[in-house]
Amino acid sequence: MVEDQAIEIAEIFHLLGDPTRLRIVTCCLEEPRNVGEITETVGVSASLVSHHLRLLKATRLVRADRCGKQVFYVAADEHVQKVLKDMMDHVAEPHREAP
Amino acid sequence: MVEDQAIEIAEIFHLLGDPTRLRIVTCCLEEPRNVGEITETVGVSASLVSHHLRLLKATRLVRADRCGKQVFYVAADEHVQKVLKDMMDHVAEPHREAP
DNA sequence: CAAGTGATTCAATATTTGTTCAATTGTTTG
DNA sequence: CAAACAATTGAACAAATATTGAATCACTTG
Repeated sequence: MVEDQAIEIAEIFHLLGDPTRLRIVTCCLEEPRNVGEITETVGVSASLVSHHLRLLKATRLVRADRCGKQVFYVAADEHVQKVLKDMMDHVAEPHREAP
Repeated sequence: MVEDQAIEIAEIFHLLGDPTRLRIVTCCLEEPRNVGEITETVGVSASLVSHHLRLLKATRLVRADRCGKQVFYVAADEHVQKVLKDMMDHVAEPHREAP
């Protein structure tokens, strides 16, 4: 892996590495959700959600679509879903103890 | 996804979300590497490598094996490899422009 | 056992980052 | 156009974090 790749990939991991942000992403993983819905589901202020969404959008982890007064966000592509699934598998894996 | 899961998964993402740490992990992804090799490959101080390895080990992303004076580290399981691969696919994906 | 190597730990620092609250922008509708 | 609602932005702050350099620990071997 080259240097630039590492930085770019680390940047994405870093974004998913915050619980609030991760919950925001998973919230709009299946279908587009507006900020109000996300706010309610995740349980934090709209301001905070907006801050995080800006970062997520800048790294193309989510895409935004305005629809009247509301803005709908959705996870960018299926890679994000796969990454999350793999990670859940990893967490589910029983831990090997030291001999 | 439940709250606890989100926190645990975010914790792992967070670890992979630092360029130095990500390079350390990828360095010992295929085969065990001792700290000297990692230090040289990644290009940072042994102290810093050690600090990061401690975190990676604590979250079971890598495992340690002492062999004489040296300590060898290797990525914990194949999930880590899959996660990294998916993420590289995501990065490789051509970006969809706004219409 | 003393010296030398590899790795870890400790303390300290500079930077990053998540969060909050107030103010502002964009959009619909009375 | 003004009021109401949805979302974004900016400034400011506390907490977390990456990095450094020196000191220490673990192990081998002369």
